[in-house]
Amino acid sequence: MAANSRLTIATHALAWLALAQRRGQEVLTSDQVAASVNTNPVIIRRSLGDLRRAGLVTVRHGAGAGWSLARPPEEITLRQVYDAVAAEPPFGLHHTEPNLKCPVGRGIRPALSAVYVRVEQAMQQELATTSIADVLRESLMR
Amino acid sequence: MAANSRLTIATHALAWLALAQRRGQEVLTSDQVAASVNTNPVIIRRSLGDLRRAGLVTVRHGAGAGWSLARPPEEITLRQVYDAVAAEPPFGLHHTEPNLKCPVGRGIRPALSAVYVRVEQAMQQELATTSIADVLRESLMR
DNA sequence: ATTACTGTAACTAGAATTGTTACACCATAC
DNA sequence: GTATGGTGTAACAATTCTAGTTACAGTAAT
Repeated sequence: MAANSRLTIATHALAWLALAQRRGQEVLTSDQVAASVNTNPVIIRRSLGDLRRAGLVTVRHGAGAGWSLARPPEEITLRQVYDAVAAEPPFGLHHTEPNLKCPVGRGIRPALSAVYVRVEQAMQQELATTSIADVLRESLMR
Repeated sequence: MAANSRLTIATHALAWLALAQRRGQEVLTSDQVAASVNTNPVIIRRSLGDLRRAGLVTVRHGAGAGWSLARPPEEITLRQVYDAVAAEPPFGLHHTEPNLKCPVGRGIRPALSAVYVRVEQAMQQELATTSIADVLRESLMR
């Protein structure tokens, strides 16, 4: 059960909120979102909690509580969602420190770190080209 | 122990092979590579095995055995290494099938798949811009 | 006050990665 | 041919991550 579906879950929740909003339902409970994603409401609350901390959704407490988008779906990009859910970066360095007596072992970590930073930036740039509105539109097309 | 260091380990091994080759040592054993990476020789044999299957290194068996680069380090890119070690893709879809009665649940998987394909392509394009020779040069600079 | 839902802790289950031991197999050199 | 040194791989332990689940205190509308 170890594939990273956090970005998927969060994006699904946001798209569903966007559609509900368009249909005039201004808030959804975690139960209602969980029914579409087909998972446990706690998973949704955790995910929406990340998005709330990033300012992408708002929550209402008390009776009649629930979640809404904090801004129009056109202005929420998957890059913002990616940053909000803070999944692990795709590549990690050595678990144990390499042999510093070896010239490669000494210099490879900063060298690879620089590469990995560029790779993550490339990912983020690509994610920035797609909005929740785009995802919703593509989803409804199928 | 769950961060993905496969690309790091493989790249380190290749850079070390490249340097050894430059110094006139045409083959290295998995023990010698493991001494620089500071890990178990079996990890290195597994990693170099992946690279061998991808045609990036060659192996010699029997007495005097060991590993060599199959081509010049300038012609081995990190994209080839990434493809060879076949780590998990950065994003996964839902673990459980979404609710197909929901319009979002019905269409979101193909919509997100298309996004994730583009993201992985962006990653691969960026990885293709760096060769083992580049990594070795950067490492020796530090 | 009641009510309905959020926020979060605590725990289980499953999977992936790394590390480790062990050993069969192989090709080279003598 | 035989000894030798290293590969290839299976099997297993330890660690860590994700997802899922239950439970319950906190909170704000009505």
